[in-house]
Amino acid sequence: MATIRDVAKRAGVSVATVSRVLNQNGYVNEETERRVRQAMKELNYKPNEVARALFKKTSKTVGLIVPDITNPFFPELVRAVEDVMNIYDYTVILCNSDEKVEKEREYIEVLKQKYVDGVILTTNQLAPEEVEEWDVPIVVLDRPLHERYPSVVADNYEGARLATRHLYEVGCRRIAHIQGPNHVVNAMERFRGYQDEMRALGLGDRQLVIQGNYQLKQAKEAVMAALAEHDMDGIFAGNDAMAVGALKAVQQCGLRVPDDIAIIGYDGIPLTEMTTPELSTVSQPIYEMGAMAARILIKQIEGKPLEKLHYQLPVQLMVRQSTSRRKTT
Amino acid sequence: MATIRDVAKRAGVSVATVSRVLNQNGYVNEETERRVRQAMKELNYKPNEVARALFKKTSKTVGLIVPDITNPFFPELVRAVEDVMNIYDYTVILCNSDEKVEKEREYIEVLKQKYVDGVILTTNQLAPEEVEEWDVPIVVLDRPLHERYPSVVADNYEGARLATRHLYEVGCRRIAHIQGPNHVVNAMERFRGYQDEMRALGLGDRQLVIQGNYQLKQAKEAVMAALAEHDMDGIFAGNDAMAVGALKAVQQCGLRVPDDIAIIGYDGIPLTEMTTPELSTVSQPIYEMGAMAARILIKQIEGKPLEKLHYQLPVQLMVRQSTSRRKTT
DNA sequence: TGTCTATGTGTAACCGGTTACACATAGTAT
DNA sequence: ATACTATGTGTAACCGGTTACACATAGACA
Repeated sequence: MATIRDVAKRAGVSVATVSRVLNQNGYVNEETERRVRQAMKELNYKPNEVARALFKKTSKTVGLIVPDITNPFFPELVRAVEDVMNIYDYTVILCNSDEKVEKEREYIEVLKQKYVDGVILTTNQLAPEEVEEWDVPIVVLDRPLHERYPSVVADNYEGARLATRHLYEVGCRRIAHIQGPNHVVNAMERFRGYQDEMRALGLGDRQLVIQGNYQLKQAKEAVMAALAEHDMDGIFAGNDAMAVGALKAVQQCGLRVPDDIAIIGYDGIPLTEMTTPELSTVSQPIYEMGAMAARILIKQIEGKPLEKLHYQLPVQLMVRQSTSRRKTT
Repeated sequence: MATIRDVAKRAGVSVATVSRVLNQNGYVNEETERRVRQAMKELNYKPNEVARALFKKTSKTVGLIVPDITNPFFPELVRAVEDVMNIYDYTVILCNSDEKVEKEREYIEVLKQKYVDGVILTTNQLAPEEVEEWDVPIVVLDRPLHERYPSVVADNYEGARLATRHLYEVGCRRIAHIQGPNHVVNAMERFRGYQDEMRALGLGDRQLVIQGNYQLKQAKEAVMAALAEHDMDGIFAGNDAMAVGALKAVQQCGLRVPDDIAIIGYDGIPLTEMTTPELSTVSQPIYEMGAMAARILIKQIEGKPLEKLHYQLPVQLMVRQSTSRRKTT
């Protein structure tokens, strides 16, 4: 690979001049610039980003820490981040934390050593104090961390109320909620939305909460068990995977969806359109969330002011077959 | 951040000595080493990977180019690569190429400028000649590129024969194949497997090929159209997404799966266990493929010899509800 | 006693860029 | 004519590591 000195020699100028041409700063004579560009082309010169990073303390690279890319919620998010970063000539280092603080810390350490310009973080685990001393710009995605850090989340509370009300409106009166893990903030917000809406609908004392962990299998079993003991005609699952679990459980018990039990999920991952019946869900603007987080991070990196620190995006009720039945109200 | 010079000063030694301690090479007195380590701890010193990369021309970073992380085949693959790389202290830059040569080329260029130590490539588009001059170690994943480059693929041909034979064995005689895109090598191999097996079964003249593009929607429509014109009792889809499309089309036409038409997919993505009925499929060892590609890349980077250049992993027939019917043979 | 080798440490060049500073020239305002 | 400014270019230090080389010391061996 040719270096800047090779180019300088060939063009008969100093490295400083080549650097000026490269970075479009300082004064360079038109004719000189022409010669330099010619030399670059002839040598197929590409500046060494590592050398540049060393001096500038910036690497045109960002870190993206997600719990697990294998979780169907994240690929679209990751894709969005990558797309936006790509436009601005940033490169994305992907990290899977499995929600473990330890791994998160390690990754942050490595990312700092590699001079990443910023980090997008999806976590529940990290205590805000820990983040205090990282001098890298951070944007928190999907799950809020602390006031101080810019965040992009969807409106979990409203979404949950929307879903619960929707079940009510298609005639459900005994509406169960499959709750996500306790340590996950968005799961708790959705749970709160369910509770408040149930009360608002005058069904406060008919609440039925099934404990889930955001996984299909566990949800399926929990719903099987719940079906044996309780009467229900609607299920609001804390995420789509659990909604599929519920769907399977209900069908396996010989009940029909939506006629006997209506089901609605949460997230709006592609999977919801692939089941039979197709799943109603509360759709989060996943791509938009990722893209926005990326744009905010870039603004931070470039030192531009943010209009807002916390962005909450609206969610959308997607009515599909799993809740489409004659209203019995 | 403390630098190596800070550490040297604090420990009362030269930077060379600190570097020796850091890299465990050269002679260092035990007592000196103790002092240096002490100083490192006190200053919370972490070596700057960028400076190191500049001198060593290696960055403990690899590039991973996939067509689209949003395609459900890839998250698990990516996860596997990341897991293995993490063990060996490498970091992964994720790139989505959308199968476009242009994007692939750009990414490779950027990756080289960032001194990545190697690249794992999933592509059909790139001509082997283009790769010729890249001096970075490359491993080709899922789709073979050229003899010269190490590759990890699953046995598409055998898998396709397996799937076709399985449909035959559960009683199907008019077996259709939904073919993947023409430019994708593995789609062609699966197609070939279907053809050969059909002939071997004495059904050579009963072949029915439906053109798909690996997408659910398009496959669904193509199958709808095909159902109107042709008689069939089994469908072997070139991938799982198209199998779901077929499933939907068949159900929408009022036919039963598997009783009227049995369906089998290909890939073994998690989705296949989420449909009703659950989809039979030919399962590729996706995680293992990713992990193996990662291990091979590391061997290459470290200059260790490879036992083999081309690895072909076996696939596994997963019989589920969508092909479970009484045999009519 | 002289030579050789193993051990231990420091100096400074190097990786490939960026940029502060010095210096030169030409044009312009006074 | 003088001073000042805008333009144009080069030298060398710097970013934070690594390592070739020089040098010093001590013990072993002839």
